[in-house]
Amino acid sequence: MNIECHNIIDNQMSVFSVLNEEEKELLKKNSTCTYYKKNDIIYKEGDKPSGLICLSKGKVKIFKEGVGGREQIVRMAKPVGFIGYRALFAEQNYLASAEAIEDSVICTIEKDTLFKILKTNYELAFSIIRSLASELGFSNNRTVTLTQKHIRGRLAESLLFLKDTYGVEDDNATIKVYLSREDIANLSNMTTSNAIRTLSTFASEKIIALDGRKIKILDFKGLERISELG
Amino acid sequence: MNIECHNIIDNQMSVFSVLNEEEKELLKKNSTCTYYKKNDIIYKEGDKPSGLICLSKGKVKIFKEGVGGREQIVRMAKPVGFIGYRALFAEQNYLASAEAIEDSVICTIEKDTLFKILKTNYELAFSIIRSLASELGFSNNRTVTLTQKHIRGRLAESLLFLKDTYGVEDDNATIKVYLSREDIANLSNMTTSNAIRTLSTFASEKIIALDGRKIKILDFKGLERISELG
DNA sequence: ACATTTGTATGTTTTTTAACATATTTTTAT
DNA sequence: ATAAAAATATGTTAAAAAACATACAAATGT
Repeated sequence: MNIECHNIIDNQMSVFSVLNEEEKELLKKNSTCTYYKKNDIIYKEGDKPSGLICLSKGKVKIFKEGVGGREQIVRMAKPVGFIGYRALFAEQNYLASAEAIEDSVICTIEKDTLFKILKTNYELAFSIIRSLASELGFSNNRTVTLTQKHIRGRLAESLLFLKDTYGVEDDNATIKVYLSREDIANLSNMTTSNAIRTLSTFASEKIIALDGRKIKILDFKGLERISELG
Repeated sequence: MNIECHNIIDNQMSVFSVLNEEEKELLKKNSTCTYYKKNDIIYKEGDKPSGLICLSKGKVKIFKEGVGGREQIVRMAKPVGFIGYRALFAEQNYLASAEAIEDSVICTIEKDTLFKILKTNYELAFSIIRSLASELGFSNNRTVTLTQKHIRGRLAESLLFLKDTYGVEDDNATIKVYLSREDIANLSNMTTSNAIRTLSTFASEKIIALDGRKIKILDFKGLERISELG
């Protein structure tokens, strides 16, 4: 039943590798596994965190509702990574919503158990500190680029970001995530029309190739140049 | 010599109140006090953090250089608060610069000493986790408002933010920080011209009153409405 | 005290991007 | 299989904000 969750906790690469067997067992006993279909909401802005959510399989977008309900994607999660841990550790309700963009499996570690173990494991606490600090750096960067770069620069950066986050297919060029034009727009702070238009322009300039939702990067250096120039 | 620093560590309200006398002494011994004049740079993007910087007196702006050197203020610090702790805990070089906007006093706690004490004090670690998590929430919020709100909304929000952060003078209306129009623009993601113009418009609408760098909020509710509408 | 620089103010033009309109294609539901 | 809905595509118009220009005031250095 909970195999997917147990794998995460046992994984040698995970932050839980610093725990002893007894602690790991305790975490496993106090965690639940949930399956989500594509487009399912995992949590909504305003909800109260009940535990540490870990993405075991799938892909998830984290987004905020802005002016007039306009959506801004603030993060894209991949396995194995935490979701919604910011609100949990800030002891706040969620300030963003999470939605599966592919069928996904998540493991939720019960809050009190986690905090109990956290008290005795400074290494675990350090890795959470490092994680939050890194994400804060990323967020501040995003603030600047989303406000200062022009449409082409913002879109180019988003494509590079998606490639960095999810990697590429076997052809070593096709970005390994299949977002709607609307999601690409919401990630890049532009309207859907402009995302579609600018993707088309990039394609006509042979910087990328489009095939439905597949985006193949043909000129990586060119894309980097567009992103840097703004 | 180091009295200003010692005060911070001894302060009952500070995060260090959870430490015992011995630990506090150790921190004091390994911290240095530095005085900065208005417009002095405390650190620059790319510098390596040498310790935990605590603002004891004064006011400091944290900003990033964006496209074409355009400045974006990402945070405003007040006493008693930490500066540059994100980079320190992410184990990265600074991704932003810090500049005193008033004469300021800072206390730098040496890195290794801090981490040593952090290992044995989960409460201290927790308060850093909470701090980073809160600031990340703030940063994500800023990303959305700076990208989605229109000029009037962005400026209104900035004025409310400055009031929240630094409070008001004895008249209960004048914001207790005196920024240049350029800094207000760099905080609000707009050109200096537009900051000046929009401040003038607000003044003509009797929402604020201007007297040099003094900004007096006349219609708080009105300002909130403008900020919310975007 | 004066020149020089820096900051503030405001009008005009141009660029960028959102908003709108309308096809066309693809997906989904029945 | 077919209708309905959703997603994609592209052209046009309108609005927002940057860029530019210029004037004036205040602060600073000599």
